Amino acid sequence: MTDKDNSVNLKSDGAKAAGAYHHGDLRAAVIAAGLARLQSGDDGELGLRALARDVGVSATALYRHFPDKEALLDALADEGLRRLGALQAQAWLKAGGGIAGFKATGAAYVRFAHDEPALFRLSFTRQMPDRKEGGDGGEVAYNLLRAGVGEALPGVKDPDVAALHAWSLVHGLAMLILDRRIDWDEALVDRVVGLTFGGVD
Amino acid sequence: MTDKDNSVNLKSDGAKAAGAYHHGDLRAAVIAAGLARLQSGDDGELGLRALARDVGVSATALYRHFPDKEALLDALADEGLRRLGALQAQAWLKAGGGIAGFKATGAAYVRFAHDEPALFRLSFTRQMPDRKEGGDGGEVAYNLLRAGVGEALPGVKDPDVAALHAWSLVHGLAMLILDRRIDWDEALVDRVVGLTFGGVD
DNA sequence: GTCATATGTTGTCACTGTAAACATAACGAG
DNA sequence: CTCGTTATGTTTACAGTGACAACATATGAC
Repeated sequence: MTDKDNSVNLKSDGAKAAGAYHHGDLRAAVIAAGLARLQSGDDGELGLRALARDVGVSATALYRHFPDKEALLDALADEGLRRLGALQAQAWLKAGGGIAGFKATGAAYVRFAHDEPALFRLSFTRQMPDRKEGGDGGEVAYNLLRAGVGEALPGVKDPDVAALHAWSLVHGLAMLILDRRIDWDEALVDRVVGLTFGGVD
Repeated sequence: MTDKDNSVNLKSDGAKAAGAYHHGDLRAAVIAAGLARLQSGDDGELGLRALARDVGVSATALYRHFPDKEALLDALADEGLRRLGALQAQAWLKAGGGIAGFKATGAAYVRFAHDEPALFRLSFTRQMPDRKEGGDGGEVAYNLLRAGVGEALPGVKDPDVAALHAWSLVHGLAMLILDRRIDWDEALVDRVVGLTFGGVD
C-alpha cells in the first residue's frame, strides 16, 4: 500500500514524516526535483529516468512511491494548485480584502501562470477523476474565489454566475498568455481584470 | 521541399490538388485520419504508427509530408482553428449580427470546445512560433472578435481591452469545462457569456 | 538475533519518434 | 517510346520511454 497517502507533505509537522528508509524521503525529493525541473526551462522535460537521476536513484525506484507516472504528475499538479492558492491568499491579505483584494487575487492568478508556466499548465491541464479523496490542492483557491465574490460584490444577483465569470476570465487570460496568443503585459492584465472584478466600465 | 505548402487544403479548388503520386493525397488523408481520431474517444491516441495504419501506409511515409510529428500536430491544430472560425461566423450570421450575434459567437466558441475537446485542446495548447507564415487558421476567429467588439459595443472606451476581456472569458470557460473543473451546462454558459458580451448586469 | 516488510537495483519488454538505405512510380526531355 | 530525375513509399534499425518481474538490501518489531 505505497500509494495510500497521496498528499505531498513537503513540510511535515515535525514528525519526521512517514517513510525514511533508504533515501530519507524519496517521495518529497522526487516532487521537489520535478518542481525544479518545471521551473527551469520552458520545455519542462520530465521523464522518469531523468527525474530519478536528479535524485540519485534508479528509475524504477519511483514505482515504490507512485503507482505510475500519471500519479507522479498528479502530485506535482496538486502542489502547483497549493502554491497558487497560497499566493492568492497572500495577495488578498496584502490588499486588505474587499474589491481591491478581489482584484489582487485575480491578478495573482494570472501572474502565477506567467511566472511558472509549466507548473500552471500541468496543474490545470490534468483531467480530474470524479472526486479525488486525498489532496485537493485547489480548495484554498476556490474558497477564496467564493469568499471574494461574496465580500467584493455583495449585491450581485447570482453569485454562482459571477464567480464562474471571474474565474473564467483570469483562467482564460492566463492560458492565452501561456500559449503565446497574447503577450505578457502586466498593465493590460490589470485593466482587463479590473473590468470585471472592479465592476468599472 | 516537401514542407513548403503548410496549409491543409482538404477541399481544394477543383485543381486536383498538388501531389497525387502513389497514394492520392497522403497529406490530406493523414490529417483527416487525425481529425477522426481526435473526435472519437476522449483520450485521442495519435501516434505516427497508428495514424499511418489508419491510412494504410507505412509509418515513415509520413515524413515525406511533414518534417516531424510536431508539424503534423501543427497542421491538425490549424484545421481546428479554421473550423472554430467557421462555426463562429455561422453563429454570427444566424443571430443577425449586433449584440445578439456577438453573444452567439462567444457561445459557439465554448460549444466547440465542448463538442470537440481533443481538437480544441490541441489547437490552443500549442506554442506559437514567432510568426508562422503559411496557415494561420485562427485569423477568421480573431477578425470576428474585433468586428464583434466594434459593432456590438460601439461606445466602449478601449476596444483592445474589451476584446481581450471577451476572448479571455470564453477561452477560460472552455478550458475549465475541458479540464472538468466545471460541468457542462449550456444555460449556465449562456448566462456567463451574456454577463460580459451583452453588457447585462 | 530473526524475520517480515518496505525500499532500491538490474534486466528486460513493448512501444515510440526518427533516421538511413533501398525500392518504385510518375513526369519531362531526348 | 526510352531514359533518367525526382517525388513518394518501405524496410530495417536505433535510441529513448514507461513499466513489469526478479532479485537485493536496509529497517524496525519481536
